[in-house]
Amino acid sequence: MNPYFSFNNVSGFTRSGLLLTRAGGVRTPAFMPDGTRGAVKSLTPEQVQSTGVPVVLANTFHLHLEPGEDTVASLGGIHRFSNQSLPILTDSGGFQVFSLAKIRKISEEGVLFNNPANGDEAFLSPEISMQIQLKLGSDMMVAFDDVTALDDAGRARTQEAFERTHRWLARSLAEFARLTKSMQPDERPLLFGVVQGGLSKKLRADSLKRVQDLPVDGIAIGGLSVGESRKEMHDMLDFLAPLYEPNRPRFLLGVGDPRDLRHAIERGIDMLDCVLPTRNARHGTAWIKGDKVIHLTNAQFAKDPSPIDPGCDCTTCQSGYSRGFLRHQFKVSEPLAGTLTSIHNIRYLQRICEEYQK
RNA sequence: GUGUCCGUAGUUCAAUGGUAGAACGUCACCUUGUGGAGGUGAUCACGAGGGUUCGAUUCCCUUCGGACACC
Repeated sequence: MNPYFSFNNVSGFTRSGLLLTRAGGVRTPAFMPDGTRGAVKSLTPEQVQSTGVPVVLANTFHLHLEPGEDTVASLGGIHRFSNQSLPILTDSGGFQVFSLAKIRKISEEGVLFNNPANGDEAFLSPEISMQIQLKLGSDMMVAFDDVTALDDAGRARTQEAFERTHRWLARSLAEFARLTKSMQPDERPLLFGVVQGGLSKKLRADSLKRVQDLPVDGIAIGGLSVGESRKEMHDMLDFLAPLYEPNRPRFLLGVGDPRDLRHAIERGIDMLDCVLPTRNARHGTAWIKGDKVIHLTNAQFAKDPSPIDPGCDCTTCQSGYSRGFLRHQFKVSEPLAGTLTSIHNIRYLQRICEEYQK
């Protein structure tokens, strides 16, 4: 039994559950939009909530660099700071160090890198990441991992990153325990450990076992959707599906294409986050019925009076915004276009999740 | 009315006696633990007519259009 997570088996590996966090319950499967800097780009908290998503992400890396966790804490913590009452999950910063920053040096202690905004030297480690996330006021935290790309250079480092991720997980867990030891069970945040191992089934199975052997609250699958093919990612999800122990939620990091979302949920994944619905929205691409994509900037929509997706119940489609209007707003670079399309895309993924909730 | 200069892509500009490039725009595509970022590909032009020449966007003439100066 897990006091924080209960679930029903739906069919095959698919399951539908309820995760209890100190900020409220989370129905799963759950898609969680990324609110990197404390806000889902271009959306108010109310607009985010209108999509029905149960959790919003925030980012350790970004909030640490600007405005800093002390500032967030002094403004009442992440919920009050961002005016968001939904449960908030913070990423560890591990992925951003790898994807955004110029890494100066990866050592056993941590990662030395340059702040991409101003070049300042900065340093993150498992302990520091835990401290930042707790200080931000996160409801669900992620252990600081060592991520590699799945291009040729990255694959050469898979084994090393795998080893280090587990050593860092032990340190994350120890620091987390130290920081939360005086908290009651219902007032402490939850901690997810990260599985790595690239595209090696042997390493993945080993990594999963090591993470599951530790008293983490949830299992995060990292290091996918980082440059490998769709088939490679799906094969790995297929491989992992029968290997999870049942009682903890499984969080697939960084996946948000509708096809991948379905594939993952049908392989036992409970939670996912991704920038795709919002980033794509800001660039004019929207999902419509059948997991198809339309480019709202296309000339063919200039005089199209229909909503993005006639069958959609999102506030954008229901309010009567036409494809023609949205195309115009995109062409003249009005942020409103990205806002309205983000609401639609997030709702699209949420509806997929709801299909599986029993 | 006279003189000078100028007409090249949708726009602003290049280059050249051997059929023309850029930027921006336009059109299409890519984006998976967010850089409101970035990238890829494509489309589009020598104002019109005549002459010289093997060959003219380039030189000459006419014409149309524009700018400036003079009157």
